[in-house]
Amino acid sequence: MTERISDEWTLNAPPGFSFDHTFAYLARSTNECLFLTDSDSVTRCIPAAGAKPIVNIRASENGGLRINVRGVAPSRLDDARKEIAAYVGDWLDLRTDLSPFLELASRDPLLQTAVRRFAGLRLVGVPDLFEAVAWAILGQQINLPFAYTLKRRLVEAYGDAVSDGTGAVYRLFPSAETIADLRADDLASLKMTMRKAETLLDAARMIARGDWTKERLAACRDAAEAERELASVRGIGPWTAHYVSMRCLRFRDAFPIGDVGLHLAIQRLLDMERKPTIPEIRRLASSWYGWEAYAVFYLWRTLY
DNA sequence: CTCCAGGGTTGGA
DNA sequence: TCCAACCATGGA
Repeated sequence: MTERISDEWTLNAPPGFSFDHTFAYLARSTNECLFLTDSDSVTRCIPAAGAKPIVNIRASENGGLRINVRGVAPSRLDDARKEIAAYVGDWLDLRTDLSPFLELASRDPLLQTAVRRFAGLRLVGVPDLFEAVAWAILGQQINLPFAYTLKRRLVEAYGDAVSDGTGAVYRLFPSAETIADLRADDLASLKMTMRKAETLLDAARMIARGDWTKERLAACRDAAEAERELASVRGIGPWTAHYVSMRCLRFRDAFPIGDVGLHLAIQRLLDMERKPTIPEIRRLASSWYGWEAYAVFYLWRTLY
């Protein structure tokens, strides 16, 4: 039995980073199954250094993040720290310089309220490609609570469980390889539509075969190019592709313009009788150029 | 029963 | 390229 210890260190956060607002986004659903939020911290399993450590993240006094890791062999602590820091940096988008966005948002009638109200919020990502693709597919055309329920069923049925030794269990999103070996009926029995099941299966197979990798997709010129690649699977359209570009590939110009949540947010902020049309949204978004993903994320936040 | 939800595909202008 | 019709299903 290898000795396991608890390790703790501070991860720097960018200027203006708000743990509270970013944390509030993480805590938005009580049905989240991949991480646990308590009053002031978030905990999840983050595979690193060949192990499956449990990582707790809370605010540190200096504005950074206090990272506590359990379940790594002492000899591999350095590797684990590096990998976990990279994961958290990607997850909470700690490396993007937001000043251009904040500058344009401060002059934008739709965004200025949101960036003031949620100052320091980062675009929380979904670092794992398959998880991001699957979450986007699950979320198509259904309400968010039900999407969380479907995700939970999928994770509980096919994802690995990791115990922290005190009774708490943390789960990992199932791998593309695991899902790729299923039949559409297996997924449909979780109460998603057969079409959703087939799309999820096809996407899992693309990733399991190595036809899609995060590296290669992220190397696309922009979200439009990634969209052409992702939309080659039946059931993945513009919304899903841009959602993946936004949450995982980190294209700042990702723009799920057909999103009903975005439409509702705009309708409310402008106090409109009806939802805005696509051309109207294009006009409103003309000044967001290059920062559409952040604009959408902040507008989504105004809904809750 | 009706309507909506963090859409997608198809077929036709 | 753009649009309408159709699809499909849990939950309010």
